[in-house]
Amino acid sequence: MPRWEPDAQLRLETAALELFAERGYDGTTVADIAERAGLMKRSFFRYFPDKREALFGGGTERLVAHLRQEVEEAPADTPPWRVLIAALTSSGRFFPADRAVAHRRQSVIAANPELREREVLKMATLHDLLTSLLVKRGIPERQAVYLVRLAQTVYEQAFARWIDPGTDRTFEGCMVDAAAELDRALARGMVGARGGG
Amino acid sequence: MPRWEPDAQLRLETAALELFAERGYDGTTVADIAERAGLMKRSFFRYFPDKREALFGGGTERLVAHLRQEVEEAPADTPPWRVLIAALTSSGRFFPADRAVAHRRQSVIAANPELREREVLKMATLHDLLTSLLVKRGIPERQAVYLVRLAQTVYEQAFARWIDPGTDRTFEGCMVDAAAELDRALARGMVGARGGG
DNA sequence: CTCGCGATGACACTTGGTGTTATCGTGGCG
DNA sequence: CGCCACGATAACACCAAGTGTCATCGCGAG
Repeated sequence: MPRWEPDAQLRLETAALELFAERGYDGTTVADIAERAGLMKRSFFRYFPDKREALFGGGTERLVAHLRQEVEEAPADTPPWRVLIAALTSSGRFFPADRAVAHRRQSVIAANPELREREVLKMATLHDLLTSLLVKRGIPERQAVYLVRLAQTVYEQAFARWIDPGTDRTFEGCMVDAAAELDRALARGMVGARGGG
Repeated sequence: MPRWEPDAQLRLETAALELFAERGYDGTTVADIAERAGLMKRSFFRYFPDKREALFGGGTERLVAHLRQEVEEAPADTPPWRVLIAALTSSGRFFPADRAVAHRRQSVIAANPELREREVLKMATLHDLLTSLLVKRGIPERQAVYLVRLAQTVYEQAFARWIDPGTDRTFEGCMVDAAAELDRALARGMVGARGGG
């Protein structure tokens, strides 16, 4: 339908990732990204609200929708921790098929505070969403906050290991590992008033 | 020594908080803040690296220094969880003497995504700091990550309750409460493979 | 063939943020 | 008392992010 080249958004995303990796985030202007994608600077902002968002794409919206659906459709008698881990594990389907791409993306994010800022904001937004969904399921908010934070940390740990070029595990496997490690740490009594080690 | 009015940084901070509360963050320009503080726009950036930072001031640096010192100077045989909770509890001394000021500040932050973005980035930075400090104490990183995340959540919960105008507890008391609630939730087996509730 | 519509180009503008230079005032020194 | 060095500020120019607006292009519908 577009009388110009199609897939403008995808072209902008790949151009942004390439340029950020080549010249760094600060060394890349929006005009540069648009030019490599064959567009004008003004058109960039028709696809993304700001420069950072070119690296995160529309993936966040789909992830949010997926998590909401998973948590809402889980049987009412399923314990909240299981619901969270299951929802986060199945969200691995939204990751890029190529692990290397995800790894490059994380490298770029790690190299720039502005991008990291955006990433942690998205994690915080996810936290708020999951907490409110648990509250809707009848979990007291003060418990929900701790559950979500721990589940999110398991998720982050699993993602970090899945990204690692040295390993070759599936994301599901990484989730299982990370959750098991948390189990062992808690069973050892690392946390709590007794504060054991 | 300054031939102009002294305390320029403090004047900028109060002007920023006032204006953000009055007109909102987006409705306030750096020139507005500088003008209310009796300075030029250019001088604002001699005290703060960007517009957001006017709301966070230099408090972060002192908090970081305090946490580092507390964790490093804790006896080697103190369990890590106790070290974290003690360090975070004692950091309440850096909060504004007036709870109302802290409450107003949080309201402004909550009202604007850009400010929330900065706040969560600062929390993430603190997370990295505490994790590396625990690792230096010999805690395996994979355990340290979970410990720090939980301690930080306790800290956030305590802060939220201390801010609440309806209550009149000390921050130390709020920390004790929040930590006790986490204890109870974990004791109930809310987290883990059995996923009890 | 023409008209409407969605997407783009082109342009002007505001604001955040930076580099640079001139200026002011304070304190030190002869 | 007058001169000088120094730190902090004003003033100005400038770049890049982001927004509003309008003209334009090309496709599909009628």
